[in-house]
Amino acid sequence: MSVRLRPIQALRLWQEVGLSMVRRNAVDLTQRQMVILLTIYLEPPPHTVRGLAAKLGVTKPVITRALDAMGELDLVSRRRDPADRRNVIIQRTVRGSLFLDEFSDRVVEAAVALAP
Amino acid sequence: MSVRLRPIQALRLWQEVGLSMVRRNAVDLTQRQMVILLTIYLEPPPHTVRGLAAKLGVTKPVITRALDAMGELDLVSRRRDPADRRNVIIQRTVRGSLFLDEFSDRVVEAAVALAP
DNA sequence: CCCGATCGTTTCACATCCGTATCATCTTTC
DNA sequence: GAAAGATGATACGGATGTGAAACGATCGGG
Repeated sequence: MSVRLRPIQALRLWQEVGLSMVRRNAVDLTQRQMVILLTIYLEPPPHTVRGLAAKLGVTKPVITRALDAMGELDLVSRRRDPADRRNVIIQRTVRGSLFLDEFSDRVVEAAVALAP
Repeated sequence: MSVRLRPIQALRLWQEVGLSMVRRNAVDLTQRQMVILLTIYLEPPPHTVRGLAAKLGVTKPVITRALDAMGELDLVSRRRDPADRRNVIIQRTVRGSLFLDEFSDRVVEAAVALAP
């Protein structure tokens, strides 16, 4: 079953969710950071810097800095790949999972409220 | 009829749309700018700087600068209120409408692709 | 071995955004 | 009319993101 969503509803959904994120000043991620975080949590591991850079079509420093920022917030963690120590494996954290759970709940709520 | 969307689908939707916006380097707005733009286009006019600032829970300079940036891109326009010349009325533009039309289409596409 | 290739990080100069405080302009009140 | 209030814009200092280029660490083929 596909998700039926009309253009005007899509805009309202984005506005509502964006509004709730702007108002809660808690964790404000860049759009790029958000996409990186979602990719890490939605797609099968392992995740590497170059892999994410290729997927998003950005340079590697963008990924490194985004991981720095989100690591500081404990939303992701990094460790060296023991097999090939050049690689860095990006891993999920409890806090990151919780953050995305809450975020998705907010989206679902906003979606339900679109046409009560 | 409400829009049925499960948490995991919400996350995938956000990832897909965000990904397409990161890849297309065309117009990249801040989350706040996007919310401001959506509010201008979705809610009934007139829109003022202080009204938007209050709605978003941010300071007025944030709105002024966002309008500067989006005005430069011709996504919104400003004019003085002739009735009370202290006010600035924020207006829609053709380009802004087109931009949001395309954006909403992308969201709808991504939503349909969630569960084919 | 060792030298080139790969990977993630760092450096640099630049741009943008933020909040606070202040400003110029306009309106309202007395 | 003059003073007080309201409105949007601007100046400033600090924080953060960006792209390009260079760097150090590690791997692997000859």
